[in-house]
Amino acid sequence: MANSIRDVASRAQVAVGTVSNFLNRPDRVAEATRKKIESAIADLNFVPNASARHLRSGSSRTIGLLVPDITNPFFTEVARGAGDTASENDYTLLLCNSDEDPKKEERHLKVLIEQRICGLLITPSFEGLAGVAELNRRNIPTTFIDRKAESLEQSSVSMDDFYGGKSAIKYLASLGHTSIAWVNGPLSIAQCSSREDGVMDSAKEQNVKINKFQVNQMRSQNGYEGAKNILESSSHVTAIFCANDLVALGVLRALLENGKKIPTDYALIGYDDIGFSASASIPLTSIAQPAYKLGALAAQMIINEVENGKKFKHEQIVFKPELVIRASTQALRK
Amino acid sequence: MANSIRDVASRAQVAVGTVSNFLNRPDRVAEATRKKIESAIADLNFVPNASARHLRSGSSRTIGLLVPDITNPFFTEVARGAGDTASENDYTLLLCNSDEDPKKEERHLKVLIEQRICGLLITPSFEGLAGVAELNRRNIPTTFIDRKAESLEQSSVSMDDFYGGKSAIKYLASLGHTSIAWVNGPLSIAQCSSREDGVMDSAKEQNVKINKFQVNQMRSQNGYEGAKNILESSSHVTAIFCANDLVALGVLRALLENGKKIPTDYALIGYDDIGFSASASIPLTSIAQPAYKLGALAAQMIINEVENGKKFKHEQIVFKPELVIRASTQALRK
DNA sequence: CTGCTTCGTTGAACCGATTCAGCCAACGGT
DNA sequence: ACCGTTGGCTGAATCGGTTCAACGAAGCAG
Repeated sequence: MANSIRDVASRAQVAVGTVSNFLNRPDRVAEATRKKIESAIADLNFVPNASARHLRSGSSRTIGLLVPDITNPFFTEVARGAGDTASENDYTLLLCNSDEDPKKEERHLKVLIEQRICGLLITPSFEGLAGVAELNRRNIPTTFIDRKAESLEQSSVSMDDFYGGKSAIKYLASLGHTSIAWVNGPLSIAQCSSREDGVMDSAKEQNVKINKFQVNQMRSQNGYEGAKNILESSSHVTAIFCANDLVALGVLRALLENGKKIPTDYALIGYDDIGFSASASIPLTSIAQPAYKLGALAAQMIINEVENGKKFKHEQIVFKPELVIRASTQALRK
Repeated sequence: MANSIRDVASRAQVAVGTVSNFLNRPDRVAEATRKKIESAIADLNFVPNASARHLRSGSSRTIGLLVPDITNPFFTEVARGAGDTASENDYTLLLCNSDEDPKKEERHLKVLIEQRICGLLITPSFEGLAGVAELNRRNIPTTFIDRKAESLEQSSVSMDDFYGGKSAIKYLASLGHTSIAWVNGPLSIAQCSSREDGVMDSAKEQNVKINKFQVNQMRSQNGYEGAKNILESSSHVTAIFCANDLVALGVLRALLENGKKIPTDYALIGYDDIGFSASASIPLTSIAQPAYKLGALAAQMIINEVENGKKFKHEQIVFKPELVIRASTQALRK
């Protein structure tokens, strides 16, 4: 049933080495031989065994992608981008979801090492992950996604979160808002803390007052629950900026349930510009991040690194996010 | 750098076979030997090579999961479920996204065969996929997810779509609605056609009038565009039932933009009960499908089949979906 | 003391590819 | 006619595990 290269060779009356050449360097095989092998492969229904190939050649043509929350549309877009470019270059993408759980993350990294992945794409959710250090020790190229690498020896494709935080506040200030709620996730997440820095920096410039709120996870439910704090808070804000769209959607729902009108009672801005934001009942103004592009570019970079070895130059690419204005924001009416 | 089992063996002063036993059947190794090997592994930072293991043993402990749209939260939940149970049983899940494109689907299947996956989970989006027949010919166990297997020789974990379609209409009828719009996807998708059968069956029973509308893809944008047809349609409906939540969310947005009130002007029901439905600005009544459970169970079944071989009995499990009532529906006011 | 298990261990053969030194025409230049 | 080069092909060695027949030692019954 399971045919090997040797079966093909004997049926085509050639040596195994020739079949291997046919598979990997067809130009080195003469036309006549090529045809013989082709028909033998078709007859036997032969498909090469990736394990055997990897074992001998050393390189696995498998790229690992480790994301913290496969449920978040931002990451599914990243995965689509990475998956598509991987496929185009004949690599296999191994997608792992850690559910923001360090234990799962470590376990997945172990599996990825067992698979001898040739490169890893990761959005690290925690500082100093033991597993990532392990990858480095093993010289497995690693590229950060949505998080800038500290070391120049490592590639990353990330977003300018400081700029993103800043531009949201700047925009709200330009609409006349002077008292703004900022709903952030854990500061231990690099993105969150950078965005907050941008928020505070811009607030100073624009002379705007910021009320900080915090959620433990960046999910819709957390935003929904967190909104109560904003409503009950004594200080009156006229605009709300959330650290991602999921949280913003949760906040939106809570506000509407409490009879508030968006954007008149509150202007609302999210972050990421996931698909659901555009088609939310009140389309959400958001700071757009090109998730698909992030994934695709990261995959391309790691493939280059894998294929060019030492010659490869590490890059830290940083995109600027873009404000997308929709119905959830408008100028403040005095 | 890359240590092999032989390095471990020589450092621990034992035979390679013993190390292999330690790795796979630790109970057969004496306590003292075990300790020696453990410390040798730690010293050398040894991680076994999955390719080599699979090559010799034949079985790969890798399960393929092929979904039509990774962007749809329903499938990310399925993937989470399947991934978690795979991990728990020390299997690796290889997640592939076909983007509803038959070419990508075939390509992924080829890669999965190269990887010598031990089993496949798939939500087939097209009839008579050549690749699936190929899998069968190679005796690779295949389990359908969200789609009932025709053959008793094959397992599947699916939902009773007829029942789901029926219960939505029954519920709307009980609220007093007698003229209902039914927004369906392509009938070539098995789920869509079964749901439609249920809808029409119930309509007859309840003496309700159904207006059929159709979208080409089951995405939010399609629902948004399709809603215009409903609004412009001459016949006046008081309720709208959509073939999935994404479409329903698109419809919802279009209705609100046109100044319609939900649920007073229109009652709205979706299908799948994805997370975003609960936290939509007007929480959506929906036909809930236990996506995580579907994925988890399917993974468990295929693992059983892989491990028990011939003894395994194929099952076609069918769950009944459940109506979840939220704010988007209410009794018709005369 | 002998024979029979059981337990723990050994190491060569093997899985199915790739690699590479080596071989044999065929061809072209002198 | 001779030699060097090139293109095409060969097949044994190899990658890093698992498998399994075989073996020695210990335990136990008679």
